[in-house]
Amino acid sequence: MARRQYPFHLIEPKWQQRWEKEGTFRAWNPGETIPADHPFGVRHGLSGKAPSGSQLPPKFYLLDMFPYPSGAGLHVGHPEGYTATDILSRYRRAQGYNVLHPMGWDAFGLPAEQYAVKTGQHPRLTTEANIANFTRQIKSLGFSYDWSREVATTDPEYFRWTQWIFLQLYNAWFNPETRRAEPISTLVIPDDCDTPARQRAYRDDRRLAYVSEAPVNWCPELGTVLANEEVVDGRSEVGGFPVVRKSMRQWMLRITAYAERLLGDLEGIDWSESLKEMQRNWIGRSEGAVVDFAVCGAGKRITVFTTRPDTLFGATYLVLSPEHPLVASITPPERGAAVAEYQAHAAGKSDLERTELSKEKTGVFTGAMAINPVNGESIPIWIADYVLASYGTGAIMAVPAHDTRDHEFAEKFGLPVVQVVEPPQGREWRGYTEDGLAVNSSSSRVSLNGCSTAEAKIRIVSWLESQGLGRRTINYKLRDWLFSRQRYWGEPFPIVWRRDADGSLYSEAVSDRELPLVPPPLDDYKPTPDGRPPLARASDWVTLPDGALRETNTMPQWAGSCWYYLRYLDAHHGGRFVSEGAESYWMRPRSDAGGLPPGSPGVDLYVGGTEHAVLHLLYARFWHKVLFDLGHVSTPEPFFKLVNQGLILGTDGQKMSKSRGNVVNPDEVLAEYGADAFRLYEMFMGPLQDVKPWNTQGVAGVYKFLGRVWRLFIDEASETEFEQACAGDPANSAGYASGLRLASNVQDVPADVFQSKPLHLCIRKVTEDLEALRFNTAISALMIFVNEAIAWEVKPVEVLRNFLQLLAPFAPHLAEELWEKLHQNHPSGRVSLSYSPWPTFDPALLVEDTLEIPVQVNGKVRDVIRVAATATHIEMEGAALASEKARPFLAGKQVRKIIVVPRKLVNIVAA
RNA sequence: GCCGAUGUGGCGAAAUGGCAGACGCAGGGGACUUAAAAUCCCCUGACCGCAAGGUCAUGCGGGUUCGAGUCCCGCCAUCGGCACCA
Repeated sequence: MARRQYPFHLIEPKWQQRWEKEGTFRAWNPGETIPADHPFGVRHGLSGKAPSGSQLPPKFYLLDMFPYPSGAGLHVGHPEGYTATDILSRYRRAQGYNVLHPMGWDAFGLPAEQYAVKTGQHPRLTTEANIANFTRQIKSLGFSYDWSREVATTDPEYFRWTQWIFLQLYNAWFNPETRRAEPISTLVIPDDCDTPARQRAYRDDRRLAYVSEAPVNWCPELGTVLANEEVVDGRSEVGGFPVVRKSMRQWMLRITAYAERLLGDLEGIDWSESLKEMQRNWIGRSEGAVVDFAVCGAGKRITVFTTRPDTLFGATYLVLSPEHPLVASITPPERGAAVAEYQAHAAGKSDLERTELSKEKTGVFTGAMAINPVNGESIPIWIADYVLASYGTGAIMAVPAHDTRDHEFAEKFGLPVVQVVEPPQGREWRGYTEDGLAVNSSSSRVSLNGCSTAEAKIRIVSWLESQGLGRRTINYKLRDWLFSRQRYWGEPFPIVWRRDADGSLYSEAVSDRELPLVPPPLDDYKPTPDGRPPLARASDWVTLPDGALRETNTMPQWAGSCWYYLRYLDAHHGGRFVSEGAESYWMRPRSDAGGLPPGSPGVDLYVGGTEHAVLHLLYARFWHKVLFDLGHVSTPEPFFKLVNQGLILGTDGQKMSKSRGNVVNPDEVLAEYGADAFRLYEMFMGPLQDVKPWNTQGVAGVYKFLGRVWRLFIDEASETEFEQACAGDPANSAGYASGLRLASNVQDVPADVFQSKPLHLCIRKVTEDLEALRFNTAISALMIFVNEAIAWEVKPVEVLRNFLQLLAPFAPHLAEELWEKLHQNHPSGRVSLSYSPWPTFDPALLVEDTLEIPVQVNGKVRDVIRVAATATHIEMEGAALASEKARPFLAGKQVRKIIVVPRKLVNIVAA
């Protein structure tokens, strides 16, 4: 280990303990009494008071994606985002905001459960141990979290409200008229639902949380179903186990009702365009039409969805998905065996096989024919697994001339291909899928010939509508959210099942008063042998005295993370998930921000990894909108600004992983360089959003910078004495530290212009860069200042004070320590650095009298001249033409033009 | 295949259309030291040249402009997402 640049091993624990003891980073809710000596109260004149929301300074809410506390502990990727938000939190506090900066644990999850299955140890114990380790690691980095607001999704006092929100969904429906969720009591039940059972069924069919018997992704290895989003290439996202289709009764959340709002509201929030695009693609809105085809002789109709109704004349066959409900009834007996065989074949394929075998199309003819409504022609009806049951109507009209998939299928099975779109000159019509002019699209009923694609779409849809054969419609790729899991370590559903007089099963919400509903203790955490979830093992718990049975599924891990940012606002409220006062103060922007910009609606800045670009962020937005509709929160969107930090790669430029052996453990970096150097390096590596490789020598570089900062302040002789004393008696190091003195050239004298100018340049650069999240260049500005200041004969206290304020967000421990030393001789007493006002720069100091101006000849720099900042156009031109160095390049040429950019450059164009 | 991002020294990177490479790492030289470490100072894109200086250079090829890393068009590569969604 190299020689220590400065005693960070003493400084860092000292300040972490002091911050914790003094509650320095407690954020105050409206109505809370602020203790007399708290620095926030001192700064804002609120000591000992209990200010209302409007008496408090404006809020700023900086949120990190809370981690899953895994057994492996923190890796260097976690603190990247945490450091960024911490720097901004400290900066905003200095500016005068009331900053909310909390941390917690996304603590339900499979690893603890799998460990329980193996060892019998309750997942809670595993989870608690992991949380303790994560807490230790995160605290060692000196983040200014308000730990009094810590939450864990596994805490019954937390998940009682997760269960409560589920009941809000269960007890609500989506009113298509108002386009918002409303209490289920507002649902008008039609008269023909004339029995209680029918009325119940009508309501249950419209709840935002409902039960559905549907094909799901079953993972035998994990013993649970998975959401579509959790299945990657036919395997489970967690563990990579095969997933098969299986029809099961499952809880679903009606997120599709919100598709349009989830899409439209992306407009108003400050997320990166690429992230918004990922959400848009996931929602997958597409405009088109549904068209009815009559089945020959059967009196039945098949409805297809198409985005190209203009190509209806080219529809030469229909394809149903193998699972389509009409398949059995339209298939004539002689084709029954072949069709059934194909259906079985398709059903037997796992998702993995479906994906892998997708290169070659398969299908069979059902033997049935349909009528193309535009020209009365009979066309065959096929089934094929390239048509998905779960999208659109599960049936398509095939237009092989103008759809790649249909074309492939028609080629293979020798089906007719009819051109109906004329491409631009020189393009082949076969397989042409873009817009063109309609051709061969005319019958006694309707004609589209000569129309552009856009026009033809409009015309055919209005014809279909007039004939009652179809209508314009919009489809989404987004599916309803499969919300139940067959696991132990998750939130139990607050639902019981009863039978009515007819013996049919129905669900009923558990009363709010019974929450939290805590999972029962088990001896064995495996699913039951017959495949029921682990909770089914607890028969005493499952069966209620009145014979009702508890739901034994649990909620997915996403549930807890859908609303944790709301619980932070009021983490210990016993009567509500968040009090109205706290919600309103922290989520609403302020009009009367007292000179500060007002902040933004919802979370002001949310930082986390791209891996949550669709799942967590879409689910959380959905829940938030439901809570908004039901009047529980005051903003339609939860996260106003969102930034994805880039991945940190190993030193080999590869993704860090245990198997590659390139994982960097923060504990080791901290032991050698300290938390401040670690934080600084995480930010100095490059732009926050970029992917970048770790380089241990880079840490050494910023560490050296902190050493220079230390030597800028501290007397060398006292440093040498301190080191010698420590070497002789390491146990008393902390005691010797009081002997460290400020350097004698740190003096309370006015700064000269050569000192105040670099300082103010630094203030401007750091301030602007922090606003724009450019941490790397802000740090470089600090380095430039220190490189200059270290050479000064005399160092004015006022300049150093300002510098420490700029440094504090990045390297808070060192800054606090030096700040304390700087103030120990000042009778005004110690002022808390954490709440000292952010310095402002004086533009007057930054005005230059003369400027260096490059002189170009034909765009190449030939000289640099010095001109007065106020130089006129003519003066600059003259000075440039007078340049000795530029002259040779003008020899024998005629000056055609002179470009003068004031304060920037002169370019002489000559030929 | 589709969508998105990125491409600049040996490395991490910086640059409102106006001196490309700030800041840092690594490397080289020097000071201090008995010596080393630490620290401090200087050099460090490539090529040509003794030097002064010059030429080339921001993935590749074009274009716009007095001037392009930056804007436009067409490619290539890497990374991320989606992928039979009709």
